[in-house]
Amino acid sequence: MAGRRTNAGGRKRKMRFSYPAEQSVGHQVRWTHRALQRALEVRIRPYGITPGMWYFLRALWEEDGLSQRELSERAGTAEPTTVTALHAMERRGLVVRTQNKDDRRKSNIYLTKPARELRELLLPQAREVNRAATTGLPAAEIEALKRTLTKVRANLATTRRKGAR
Amino acid sequence: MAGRRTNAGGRKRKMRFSYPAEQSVGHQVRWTHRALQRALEVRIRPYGITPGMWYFLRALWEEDGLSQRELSERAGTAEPTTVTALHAMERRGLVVRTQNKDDRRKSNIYLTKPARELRELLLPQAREVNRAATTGLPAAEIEALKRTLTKVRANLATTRRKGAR
DNA sequence: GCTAAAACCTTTGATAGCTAATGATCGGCG
DNA sequence: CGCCGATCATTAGCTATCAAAGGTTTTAGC
Repeated sequence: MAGRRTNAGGRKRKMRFSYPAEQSVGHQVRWTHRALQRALEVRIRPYGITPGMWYFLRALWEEDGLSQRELSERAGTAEPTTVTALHAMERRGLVVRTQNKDDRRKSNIYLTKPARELRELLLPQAREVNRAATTGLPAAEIEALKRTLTKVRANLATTRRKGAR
Repeated sequence: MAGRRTNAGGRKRKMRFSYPAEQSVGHQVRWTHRALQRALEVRIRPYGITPGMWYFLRALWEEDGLSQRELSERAGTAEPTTVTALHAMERRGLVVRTQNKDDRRKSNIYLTKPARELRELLLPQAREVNRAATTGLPAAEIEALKRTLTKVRANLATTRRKGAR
């Protein structure tokens, strides 16, 4: 596959001789993220769940009735993203949104019964993705991976607070 | 921060007692990816480059005159993504698209002079992101991280080929 | 040499995500 | 009370991404 001459008639200019940073941590993380995302997607799609809904479902399975702000924090998304995801979930009958009686700025999001029942079907899918991803890796290596990734995030969080730009 | 009662008037149902998988490899990789993506974005934005253009610039700095198919492979994006990204880059005067004389199905993408000159400004930004991300990590730990991520990707690629469904 | 398959690019239509600006409500303080 | 700043949600407008389907050109097989 792909091996043929693909550029006859177009002059190429080879500027350097190797990929200097296809080996960078950034690239590694990016590609791994895509692979994981895709693996999750194919497993939840048969249940009519999109990746965009997944993290909100996770949060609500954990604690039902959260506000949109709280959901944004737990899912790690910006608030407009949360708004549109929740609308989609409402249309699909996964959640109901109720206005908070004590503070009418807030809404509380509750799972419907079918959405609660999806938990037992979907959490195993997530576990399966992680199992597949870590097959053949000793537990120590997985722990080391998580520890290192945590350090990387901490590094980026502090440079961000200091003088990025 | 964030510690106040935020749900007065909305009944919450605590369904389980802990985050069973906020510790999963999937979550770790997802959040790290976001942090890296964001760090890169703030550094290239001042030059008028969006993250969507970045990987194509990288590929073309490496080898100019690639076809769109080749660019898709190197950037790791689907072809429609490549089409729209290149149109945006053309509008910004970063690339010109020429029809291949020997094979009229193909187009070859060439960087403009300003885009070539951006290389010396932007590559240091990418290096800086990686440097920031790995500050304080011994080289052996970084190598281990990359090795493990590579294994994870390999795992996912094979389960994909087999019976994902 | 003709036709069918493959290769390449594009369009269409959908999801996901962000920043910035707007709207609505609440709370504190004078 | 009454206003003003903070808080919560939404809208507007943009970038990024993909799968599926379509159009054109080339290649391969007979």
